[in-house]
Amino acid sequence: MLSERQRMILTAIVDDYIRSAEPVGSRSISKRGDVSFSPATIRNEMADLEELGFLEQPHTSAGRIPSHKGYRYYVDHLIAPGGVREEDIRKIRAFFAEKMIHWEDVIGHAATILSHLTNYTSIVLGPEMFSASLKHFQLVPLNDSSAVAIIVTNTGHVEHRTMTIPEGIDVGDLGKIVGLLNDKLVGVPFHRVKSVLYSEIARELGRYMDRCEEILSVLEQSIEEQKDPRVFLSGAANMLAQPEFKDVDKAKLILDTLEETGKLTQLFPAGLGGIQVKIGTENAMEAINQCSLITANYTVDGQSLGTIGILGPTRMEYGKVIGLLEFLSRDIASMLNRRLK
Amino acid sequence: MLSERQRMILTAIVDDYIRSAEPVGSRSISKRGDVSFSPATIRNEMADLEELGFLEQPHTSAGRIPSHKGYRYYVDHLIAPGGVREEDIRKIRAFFAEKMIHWEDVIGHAATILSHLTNYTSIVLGPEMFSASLKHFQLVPLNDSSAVAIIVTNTGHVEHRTMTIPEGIDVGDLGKIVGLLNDKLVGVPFHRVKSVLYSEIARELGRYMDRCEEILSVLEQSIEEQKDPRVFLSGAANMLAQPEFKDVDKAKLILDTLEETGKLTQLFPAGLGGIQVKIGTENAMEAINQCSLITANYTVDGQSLGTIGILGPTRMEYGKVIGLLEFLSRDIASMLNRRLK
DNA sequence: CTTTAGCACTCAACGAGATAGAGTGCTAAC
DNA sequence: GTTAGCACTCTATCTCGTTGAGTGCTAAAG
Repeated sequence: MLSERQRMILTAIVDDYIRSAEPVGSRSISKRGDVSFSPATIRNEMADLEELGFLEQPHTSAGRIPSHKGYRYYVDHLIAPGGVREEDIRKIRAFFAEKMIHWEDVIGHAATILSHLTNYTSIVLGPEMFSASLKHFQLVPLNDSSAVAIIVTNTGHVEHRTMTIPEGIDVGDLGKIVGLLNDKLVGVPFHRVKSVLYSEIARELGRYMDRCEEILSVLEQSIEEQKDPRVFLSGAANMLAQPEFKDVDKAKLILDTLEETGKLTQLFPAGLGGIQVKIGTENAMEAINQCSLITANYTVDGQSLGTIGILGPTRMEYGKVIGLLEFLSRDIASMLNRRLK
Repeated sequence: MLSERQRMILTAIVDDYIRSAEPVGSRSISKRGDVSFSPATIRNEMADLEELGFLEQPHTSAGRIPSHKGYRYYVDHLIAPGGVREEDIRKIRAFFAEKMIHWEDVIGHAATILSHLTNYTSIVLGPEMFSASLKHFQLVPLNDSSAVAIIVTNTGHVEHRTMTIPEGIDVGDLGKIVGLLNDKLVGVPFHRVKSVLYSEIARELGRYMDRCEEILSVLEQSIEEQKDPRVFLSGAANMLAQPEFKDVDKAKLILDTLEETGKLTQLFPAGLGGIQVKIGTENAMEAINQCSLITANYTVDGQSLGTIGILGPTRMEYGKVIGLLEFLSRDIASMLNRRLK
């Protein structure tokens, strides 16, 4: 579709614009070593590329900037595979060498290091726990009327909440119920817990059933809650360093959006593996239509657990970020894997 | 020290400046109903107030703005007690009506509602757990080599971490050790756990001791970790709405600082009860020398648990914020109290 | 037919005055 | 003690010419 020369010129323009954030003129491209044509020739090609929709002109007498279509073509066809700098690898290793106590630490650290290395904003979704299974369920009474319910998964994740102990149940009954729940539910994957709860267990509990509802519903809710993955955000303030957001109002729009972490999950394409790049208006939320989001899944045993992502301006260092995400997603996976051994 | 009229004028200037963010002139004050003197008279008083250090002039032909000293005097002597608007109370009640599962939810919700109601940034420190006591300790084995250690406090807080099971200890031994730890430690306040661990328990464990170190140190670390209270931040982007931070670089400085939540604790004055107001350079961190921080402790049974705070520009609605913090700190306290019943 | 030099043209960005207006301090009258 | 009047100061804003980067077109060169 595009001639070799056009591809070279488009690459040069996108690269230059990513570096400088300023419209790129024919002369400055001609002066680069890699495209040895006169400015006039390049101007002609640029006019063609603009007609094809790959470039845009802010105003008549300015240089060109890539359009969304231009970025898309750049990402799909022109980008260099992009390795990770030795130095960055060392920083990552060093950062992850700190001892980490929960998986939350691993994911949180990943978000931090990502934003530091890229100077963009990182958004990381915690592991999808829905495919995990129940390892242990327990009630720890705090006093006469309340207790802490604790759920441990086979992945070492712990979920807990405080509940009120139903009237008319003594400690012995409580123990029996908990014992029964453990007998029946340990090893059962979360997505099946609910049905087991209402078929087998409801029958066994029999006359206790009405008074146990509180307990069962606590268990049910805890599991339900795991559906929404936890969101880790880091480097939101990095947005302010981008010249495109030097206008505070634009910046505020984005930062306000980022603060509602709950809504960020909808930005992430579900179920697709590998690296995903969403450019500008391809993103689901209007507030970040001036941004690009690059995401990568981290997987353990071929099963996708969660997603790490980088949000930056459409004028983003795609090559570098993609390389970094590829590297880090593998690293996180192996780190989480080691913890579950 | 100041005449009644000077106090009135200072109040008017601070109030006006808080509303408008623009230097206040003599004429605009004269036009207000509450100070019925001519602009000339007010100008004379303003000159005096400037000489005394309560006001500043950005340049010769501009109005006056309050100095740090002016704000300080305003906060200490001029401010109205400041109730909470009916509407805000209703919003708070509505917001807290949602069911909240962990204390983290309560505190997190408090941070959110605070930033929404004030349009400033809220910083909330989670309950100080160091004075809590141990309620329950447990190990849940995940597989042959690793287990989850779970610690429950008498306040319903749950702390957990994954650990490696030491070689050469079988399940039975593990059970005995955990049993012993529970016998000896349940009810012991955290700040005494360490000494009990190394006096009584070390003796009892005797020959097991060397192989238990892993377990003991996990317990110790978990308790140690509670020293640093968790930090909840909300509405950081609200800073961008303030005219004093329309310059992106200034804004970035502050937001970068806020992102390092760990360091924020040092902003909070330790141990002082009631409402604290830190104006401008009174704050410990240089990055927020243009900001004021208002904090309030929330207490249960007279014991300070944690702190809620609002960070805004020095030109901040002190009266409103102080009222709100007073109200909300009591509300949080009672809410947490009810949960522990 | 492709490439390039040359040239007139366009348009944002920048800086220099000029102007307006808000606010002051001082003086003299009330 | 208070206030009207007035000259003065200083910023913010506007206009307007200038500058310079970059373009598109044409015609010559390869």
